[in-house]
Amino acid sequence: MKKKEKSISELNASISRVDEICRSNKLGFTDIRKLVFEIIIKNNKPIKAYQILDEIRNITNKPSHPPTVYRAIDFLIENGFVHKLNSINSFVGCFHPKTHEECYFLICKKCNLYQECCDDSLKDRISKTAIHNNFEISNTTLEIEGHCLDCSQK
Amino acid sequence: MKKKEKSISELNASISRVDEICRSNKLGFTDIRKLVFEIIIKNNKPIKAYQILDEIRNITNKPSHPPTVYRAIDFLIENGFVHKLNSINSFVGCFHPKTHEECYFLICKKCNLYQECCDDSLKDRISKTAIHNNFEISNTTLEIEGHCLDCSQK
DNA sequence: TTTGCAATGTTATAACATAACATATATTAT
DNA sequence: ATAATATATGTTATGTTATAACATTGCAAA
Repeated sequence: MKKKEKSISELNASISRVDEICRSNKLGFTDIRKLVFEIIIKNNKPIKAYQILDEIRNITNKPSHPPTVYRAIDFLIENGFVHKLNSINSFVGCFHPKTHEECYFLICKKCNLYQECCDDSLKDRISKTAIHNNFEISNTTLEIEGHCLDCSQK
Repeated sequence: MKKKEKSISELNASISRVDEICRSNKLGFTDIRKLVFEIIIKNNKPIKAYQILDEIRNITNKPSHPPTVYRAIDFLIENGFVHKLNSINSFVGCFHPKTHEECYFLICKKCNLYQECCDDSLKDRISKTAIHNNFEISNTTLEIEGHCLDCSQK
């Protein structure tokens, strides 16, 4: 699990990467979108929309409203920079955007840390299941909740 | 996909099965819980909590409130008679309660029908992924959205 | 028969998310 | 440069999903 906070350089690298992808794809990585992305990836744990909103208000000292956050989140999700964890209504940053479509997660219920677990073998198995059922996948939600090593030892 | 509505006898069988399980496990399968279960399994498609509430009001002609529905749903989920689809905030009946812990789903975005797809091979693959990450699973959400055969041919 | 417990009723509100429309900012075509 | 267009944001209001908290009921064990 991601026990340590991301280092400043890791965070900056992640932001630069997204910045780059946006530039080359002519996507507007605006101030708000960047701010929301930063808040999400700096948080280290899944973060909720209204927590993001609070942070924005704290940081900017200006009135800010839910649609601002949700619009930014929509943009970030559409472009694969952020994922939503449906089982806990929370959002997490993606540290390898555009390298795969689907993202699978392990979420520790105790410490709230999460980990991406996007094995090809898992992806293949899911594909096979879909094919076997004549089903055409558009998106997959795989969220495994439980306890990480540290928390299950306690 | 479950194209056809369940027959009356299938539904009755499902209700009897749950009734039986409750009896042998000393669980109170009360009128409300039974009603909510029936509404869910008769619906054929994933159903939302407030839709269930509306149905209850129609059927009973009495005032009824959200906690009534959510409590019944909680009971049904706890005992594996119903599953929640986190990706669409909806509930579906389980047609083989107690035969497995986890349940995976294919959900058609067009016709809204769903199918359970609880392959052992998929389960194994998920287990292996967890083990590989030193992770102890308590529950898994696997919801595959897309289009079923019929809908992708249109 | 009262005490305890599980279930339900009821009110209120918390938590999550979007519709709709106004305004501003950037881009493009003229 | 300027109008026209598209994109993004601000703002108000409201829709949707879910739970807290406490009162009441009904049944079962002591």
